[in-house]
Amino acid sequence: MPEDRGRAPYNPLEVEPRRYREWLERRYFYAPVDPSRKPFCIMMPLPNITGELHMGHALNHTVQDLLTRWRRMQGYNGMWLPGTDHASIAAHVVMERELARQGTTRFDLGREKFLEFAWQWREKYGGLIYSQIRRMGSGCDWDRVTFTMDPGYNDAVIECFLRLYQKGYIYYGKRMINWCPKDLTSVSDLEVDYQPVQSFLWYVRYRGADGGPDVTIATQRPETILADVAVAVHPEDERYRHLLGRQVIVPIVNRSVPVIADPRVDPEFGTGALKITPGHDPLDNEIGADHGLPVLVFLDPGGRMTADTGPYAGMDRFDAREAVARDLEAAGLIERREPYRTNVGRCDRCQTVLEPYITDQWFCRMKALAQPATDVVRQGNVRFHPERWTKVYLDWMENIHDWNISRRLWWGHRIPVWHCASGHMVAGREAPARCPECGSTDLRQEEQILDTWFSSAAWPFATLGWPKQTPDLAYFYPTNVLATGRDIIFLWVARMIMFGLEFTGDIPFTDVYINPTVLNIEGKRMSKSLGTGLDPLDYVEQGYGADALRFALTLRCSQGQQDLRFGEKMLEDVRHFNNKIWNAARFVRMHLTGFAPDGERPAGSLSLIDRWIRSRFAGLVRAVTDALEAYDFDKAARALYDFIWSEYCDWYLELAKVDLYRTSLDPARRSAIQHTLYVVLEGTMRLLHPIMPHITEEIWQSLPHRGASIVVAPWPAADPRAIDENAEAQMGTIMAVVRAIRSMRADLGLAPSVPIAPTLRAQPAARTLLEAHQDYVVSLSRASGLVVTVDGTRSPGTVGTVANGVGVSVAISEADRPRARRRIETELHTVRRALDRLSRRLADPEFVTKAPGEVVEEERRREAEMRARERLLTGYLEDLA
RNA sequence: GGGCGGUUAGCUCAGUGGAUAGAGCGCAUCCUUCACACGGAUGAGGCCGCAGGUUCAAGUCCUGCACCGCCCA
Repeated sequence: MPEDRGRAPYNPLEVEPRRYREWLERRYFYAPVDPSRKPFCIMMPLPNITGELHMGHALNHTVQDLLTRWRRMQGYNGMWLPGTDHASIAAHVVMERELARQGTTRFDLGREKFLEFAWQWREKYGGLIYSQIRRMGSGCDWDRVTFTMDPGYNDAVIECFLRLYQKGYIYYGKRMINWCPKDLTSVSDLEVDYQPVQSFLWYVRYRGADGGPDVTIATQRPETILADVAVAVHPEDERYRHLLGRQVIVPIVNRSVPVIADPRVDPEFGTGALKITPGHDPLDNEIGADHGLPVLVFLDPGGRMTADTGPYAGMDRFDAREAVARDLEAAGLIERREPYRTNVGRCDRCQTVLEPYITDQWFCRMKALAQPATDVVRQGNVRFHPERWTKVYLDWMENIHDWNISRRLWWGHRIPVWHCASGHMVAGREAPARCPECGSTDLRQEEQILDTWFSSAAWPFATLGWPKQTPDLAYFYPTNVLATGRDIIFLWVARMIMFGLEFTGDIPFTDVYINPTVLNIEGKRMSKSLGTGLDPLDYVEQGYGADALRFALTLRCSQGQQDLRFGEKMLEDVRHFNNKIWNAARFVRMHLTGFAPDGERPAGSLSLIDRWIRSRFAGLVRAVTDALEAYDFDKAARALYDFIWSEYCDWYLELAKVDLYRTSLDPARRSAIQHTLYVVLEGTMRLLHPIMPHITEEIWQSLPHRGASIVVAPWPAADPRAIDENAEAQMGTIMAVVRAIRSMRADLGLAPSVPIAPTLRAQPAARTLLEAHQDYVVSLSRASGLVVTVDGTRSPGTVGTVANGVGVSVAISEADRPRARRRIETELHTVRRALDRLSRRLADPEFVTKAPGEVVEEERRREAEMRARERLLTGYLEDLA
């Protein structure tokens, strides 16, 4: 139980780990199949096994956790499945770096030893991210934690491959792909990171063969000249018509090659003549294939010049570029060199410049898979939030390319295909004894593994036991929400939908929530390599706590923006907020002695202030629930912040004190206040719990409660009967009057020690209200007394203002009169300006006839109100004369 | 080249076509009284990026432009 004496601020570092441990011990996050309850399931977009939690995860996990916790409180069987991805390339990068430090390579070790090393490495470091996830308060179902290379999951991935293979969707052959000369593997189009670089365009002259005309080409890569097999021009390019059918001499290698015509040549680029290098450029490769040209290759897989390149043999490709350019220059074949800005594709894992390269590769045909996955989104069976991402998804799906699914790495799912010596292939779970086609027993398994994204595409169902028809699969699938970042729409979301439909016949999830990208406060992307990455756990352990980080992120998690700028200041704000809540709870506890809640209803009858805050609370329940339904997490957080601070603390607690500190308080009245203090705070803690689980649990446990934990407490029901518009209007008047008195006091420089006894002039209904509640007004405005009188009376020597139609005036000294006059005149000026605008609008026949009746009515009402205000203010001004 | 998002107070951001455009932080003035100084009260501070248009009415809808950022080719 928290200590109610002393001034210690709320300490999340003590509370959070203790509460989280307790939740785990009580297994609140374990969700067994339970047909009596509807499931609510989220599959965590699996973080990288090599990774550490970054600010993007903190936001993404906060969203998933708050959704799961909220739905669980609503009565759903909430299940949030955690796990990690083996991340072939990223893991290779890290592990091979480690091997290099030990002075060895994976090739020295060999496949088997390397995999042993990899599993050990995974044992050692693979758990770090899980403890980080737990520290954030994430209520994952840890009994279901999955790793993509677990045996069961592995079986599912292999099953996916085999089914696609049998359907003929998978093909194998020499293809040009994006090759990383450092990681020695292909990477898919989506893993290419294009960056602008300042480079050069070399204009190189190719001499005509047999004394024919020369031609000048422009190239960014002079070294590729070594593998040129043609020069191509646009068929309608008049400049080069005379060259068609002739031969030109490729410099340095002195090879005679044809000049061909192809419509894919851009006549605007360079000279309009394009050298064709089918072995090293995707477009050239296509053109070459169509023209039946040979494919020459001058690079080895490591990006070095091959042995047959003469003086360049063994050179790195970039050194070779310089060398070739120098030699061309020496031969007098460079016409000019101009600066050129271009985009270079780099490996998004190691930042090495990628090379278009031809190797044996496995591809998956996408057209047939994409069609149903496009339909389910277009038909609204899978919905994106914010909705605008639908178009991004559909555009990509409609222009989908076949997917290069093989990687020349070892850490991952090895392709289950065996090649026989005669070149036949057989796919299966086990190594076949002999080739079914030729009977050969000389079989070797394919060396390559599957793209990591291939395995994660099966995540939503492979985690539930597929291909076995398990109870988990039947119960939780299709899942409900996939929450992720926009950079992953194609890599994951699209492929999960395609795989889900292909393998289970059903969508993997009904809703896709795309959270904003977390940027630093300057609006820059966070990156570890640039040193701009922020570690969420640093902030948590610095004393802000996980709750504060979660709330700060949620408060800015809006669907309107695609980025979220994070700064430490935000955490300070939330720390103050938490301290506020903490102290409000302490206050409530102090006044709850001798109180035992007895059902929904208080023992005594509710007074105005109780009805008011209960009505406001009913509105809050509605607002928070609606916001969560709509994925407007910022609105939910903001509604809670404003209610707790600006309504419950600033007003209700202060008003309640007026009653609680009365010398003689009717026990029934005390009980009604206690009940209100309690139910509103307790209910608010439940509403806040999904965003800030720890502090709300700590407070909830310190109050009277039913049930073992707020984690499994019911979500507050919106009670329409509690909405009390009358109470809200009446409190609006009281609050406006209090503010008016405070404002006058401050404006006129009347110190709190100067006693004032304001006079309120009001119409009968407001007069009755203010008379009945004058104690509240006196106390909250720090007045010494109050006179409530009828509208229309005069009191010379006072300064006044108007609040909700009530005239509020205070007697002032002779010396303060000029200042007081100025104050009234300023207010009168704004009133008259508003009045002017209103009467002009109401005099406009266009407005009166065309605007909706209620709008015109409202403007009339305002005009009347302004007139009354003007009259009162004029009266005050005359009283001062 | 195509698409998307943003541009509102010094900063970070809210703002269903209809009041005098809001919040938090920051700033100024005042207040240590009994939940909280990680607090309370009161203020100052805005050509709502620019230019057109639609409308009785535009921060909000349409068109164009500028700048910042992201994605695709």
